[in-house]
Amino acid sequence: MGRPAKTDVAATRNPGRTRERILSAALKEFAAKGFAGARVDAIASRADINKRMLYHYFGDKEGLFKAVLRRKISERQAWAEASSGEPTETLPFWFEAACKDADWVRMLEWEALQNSGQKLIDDKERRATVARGLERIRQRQARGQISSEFDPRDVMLAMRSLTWFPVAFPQLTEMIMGKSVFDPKFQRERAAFLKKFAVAFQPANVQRVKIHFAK
Amino acid sequence: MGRPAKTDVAATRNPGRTRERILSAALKEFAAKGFAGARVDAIASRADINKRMLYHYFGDKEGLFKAVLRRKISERQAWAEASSGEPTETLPFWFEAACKDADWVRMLEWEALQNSGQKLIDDKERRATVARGLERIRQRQARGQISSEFDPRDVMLAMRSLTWFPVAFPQLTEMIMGKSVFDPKFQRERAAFLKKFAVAFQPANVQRVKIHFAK
DNA sequence: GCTTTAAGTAACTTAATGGTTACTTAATCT
DNA sequence: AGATTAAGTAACCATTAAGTTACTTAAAGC
Repeated sequence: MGRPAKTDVAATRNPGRTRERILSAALKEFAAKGFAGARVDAIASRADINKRMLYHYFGDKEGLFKAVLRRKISERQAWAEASSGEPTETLPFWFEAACKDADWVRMLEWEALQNSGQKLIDDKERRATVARGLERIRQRQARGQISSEFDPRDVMLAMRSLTWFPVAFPQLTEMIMGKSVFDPKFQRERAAFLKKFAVAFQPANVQRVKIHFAK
Repeated sequence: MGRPAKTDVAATRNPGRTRERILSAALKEFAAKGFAGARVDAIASRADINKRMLYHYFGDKEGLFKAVLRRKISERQAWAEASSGEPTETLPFWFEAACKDADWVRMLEWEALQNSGQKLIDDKERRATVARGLERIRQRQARGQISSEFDPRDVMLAMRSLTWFPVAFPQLTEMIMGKSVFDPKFQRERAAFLKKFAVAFQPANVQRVKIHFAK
């Protein structure tokens, strides 16, 4: 029961590079097809590595999926801190970020659909990031940039909704807007709308000033 | 190559009922697991019909998926017409509708993730429904219920975003709000927020009146 | 330099799963 | 009433795809 096993091994080895190749190929495959739809063989050939290595590094398909998510999460985490200021700035900013990294939105969408109430990957870290985000909103409320009429959590959810929905539902967006989400023209126009609409989050007196300026 | 085929056929036949059972079982399975994740055998046993019937009526798995979507679309279509009036009423209304029919939101979410720019199922009818929705928004703008500052399409997309996002991303919602999307308490509170927030869509003078009343 | 460890390869196995074959029988049509 | 059609059943099959086995060889440790 011996196997042939005469090999044309790649001249040099490079565990780091192999791991990296697998992860980035897996992100593409999972973002495109989801967990159930993704094919391990497709990931392997996309990464141009032997399928066996994938099991070597990540145990199984699910382990790989989790690793991909985890990596993206930590990547985004650092990124998330980089925003502050007026809603008229942050809304377009987050919208553009979602457009640029649609794979990230899609990964969370797959997560949303797959997961039925179990514990999430990196739950703790993610909650901590959310908590820091809420804190920043509170600060902006204190500074008068955001209305104190609203619960910070409501504000965060509303902002996420407005900025991510078009990327999460590109087919509905295209139907409503008549343009692809990835059309630069749509992105510019939507950013402009969000900038205008963002006054909804500001305190009433600031709103009135803005409205008077505008007229 | 004969098969045994001694059968315990159900006493009565009922094509309509069988079709219906398959469709409703398939909706549950597809909404829960998506196209790739759904199992034809699971649908058959859930519907308590022979798997063969599923192929008899719908050709193949994809045909069944399309049939399920199509059915839900026409169901929702009629429903969609039933809304009009102030944004302070429609936003909570649509949010509650999304919560009640999470399967529908999930189906569109699966569609969003699967579909990469190909033609959609029932594309024409859906666009027509969107067009009618936009027309209703224009009417409300004319009546002064919605600000004419905004493009109706921007308004529709923003409203969809605000009302559907929590159902589409329950895990993020739970992280931000600390409550499950399906917790009645969350639903009440969110409806209240949306009602308050809806003034953002109203004309500036109406907003000012509301703000003065509130204070 | 020699041993051990870990990266790498190719072929293989096995369970799951979409779809089919071959048949039976209730309902419908003429 | 007899023929035809369509609903229904059970067993089967082919393929796909996750995961393994059995091996090779480059690099790290001593």
